[in-house]
Amino acid sequence: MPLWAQLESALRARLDAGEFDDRFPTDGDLVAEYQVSRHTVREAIRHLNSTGILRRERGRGTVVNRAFDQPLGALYSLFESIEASGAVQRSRVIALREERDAFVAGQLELDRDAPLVYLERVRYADDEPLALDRAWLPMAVAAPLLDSDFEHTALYEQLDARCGLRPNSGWERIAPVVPGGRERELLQMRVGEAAFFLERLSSADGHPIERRTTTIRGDRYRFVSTFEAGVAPALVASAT
Amino acid sequence: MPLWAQLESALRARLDAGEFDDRFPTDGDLVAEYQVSRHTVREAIRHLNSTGILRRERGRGTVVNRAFDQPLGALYSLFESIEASGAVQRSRVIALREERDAFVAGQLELDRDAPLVYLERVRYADDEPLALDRAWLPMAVAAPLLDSDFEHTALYEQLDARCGLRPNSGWERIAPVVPGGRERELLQMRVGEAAFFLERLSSADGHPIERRTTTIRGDRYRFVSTFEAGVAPALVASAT
DNA sequence: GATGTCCAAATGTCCGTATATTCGGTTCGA
DNA sequence: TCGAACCGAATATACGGACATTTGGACATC
Repeated sequence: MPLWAQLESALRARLDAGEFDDRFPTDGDLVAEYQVSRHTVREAIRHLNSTGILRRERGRGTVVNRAFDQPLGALYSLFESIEASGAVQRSRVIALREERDAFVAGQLELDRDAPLVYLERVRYADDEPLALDRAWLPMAVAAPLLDSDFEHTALYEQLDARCGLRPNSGWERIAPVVPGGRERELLQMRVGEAAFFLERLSSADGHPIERRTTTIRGDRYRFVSTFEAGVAPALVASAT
Repeated sequence: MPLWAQLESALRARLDAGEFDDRFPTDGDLVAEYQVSRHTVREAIRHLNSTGILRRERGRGTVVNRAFDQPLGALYSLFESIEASGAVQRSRVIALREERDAFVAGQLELDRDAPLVYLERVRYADDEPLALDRAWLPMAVAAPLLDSDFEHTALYEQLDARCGLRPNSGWERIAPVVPGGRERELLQMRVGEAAFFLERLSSADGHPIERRTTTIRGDRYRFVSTFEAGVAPALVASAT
């Protein structure tokens, strides 16, 4: 294991323990403490930096990014874009309970009858329904969430605060659907109207911790991607 | 401007000119050529690397990622993923003619009554309809395409060969729809089934040259995005 | 012909040092 | 009291050199 990688995991451990909440050591401090060159320190911090845990500011120092360990991907960008548009976001909790589901358990790499925390919400932007959100998490790690108030706080916020988990990788899949029955009603959509169906499996440190499906009204939101030679295209949600 | 940034843009320019198609210089070569330290070279390459243009392999060297130079975006990745899956692709030309359309002309930054080349195709994968593809291009630059055989060649191929144009930037927008009437029939979809509606405007050197809409069957294809902290999420099409 | 060994090339890792730039606070003068 | 100038701290940029590790090919051996 390279020196910088050892240093990275050492710092990560201390970060997780909350050691540097007020102030992160400077390059020089770490050189002195770990007896390595500044170059090595910077290589370790560069990695911590790229994962979004740290933010370096020239002339000020290195600060810990507690709040902005951002849930990633198109779903996150959707809610972010609504936030940016100035619309007021609100959630209504439809269900928050224990559940068992063989398929979901499989995706979360659990036994098929393992207990799960199930959270179902309708999300509103400016009092208009925007999305129906269903999330399943392993009861083994997410049990504390059963007491949470998800009308006023975000899932990932609670997941971090109560369970100490921060998703940092995963995948999403987007399909077109025509919602029916209860789903269509909750979203106040017209019969035969199309919507996005977004599936997501997010993991923390390689272990899946959340299976989520989100049905998003298609009349108000789009996924946009700009592309340019030499730059990887990025998928971003936008309001129409 | 930092030295490494200058080096980065210099290398980028040479890459765009296609200079390193066969082999990218080694660290040592660049040190010798630009008279900077290896540290600076690596800083520049690190950035080129993070945008996905280059890939370094220990013991082998630095190689160019030409894939990113192709017509980009989700639409391209769709047909590429079908290709990769081994399915046989085929196109049936429904229409290839001159047309006028005020809205499209506006998007292409032309006069509202400017003549356009209009191409409409149904695309098949293994003899099953996959997508309905409509493209508009300015007659002023794309007139030679009216003689092309689009059953057996790709649009961008002809555009390059006959008009000398290669799209290198643009945007795409994805929405869910329920195709009706003729569209549904051509795609052999059931009534009330959902599909993707993909709009695209692509440009060459900043000038829009192609407006395209593609209706993609939703039952067979999905858009997938994997995400990881510190890495830009990439949108990729995949067959179900 | 298959296998093993060695070597050169290329990138990865690591150290030490020096200067530049930026930020925040302090000091000083009008 | 306010603004400008200054200063220390911290990161950014840049150079130099050295050794480690991996890859792929050349070569020899069985």
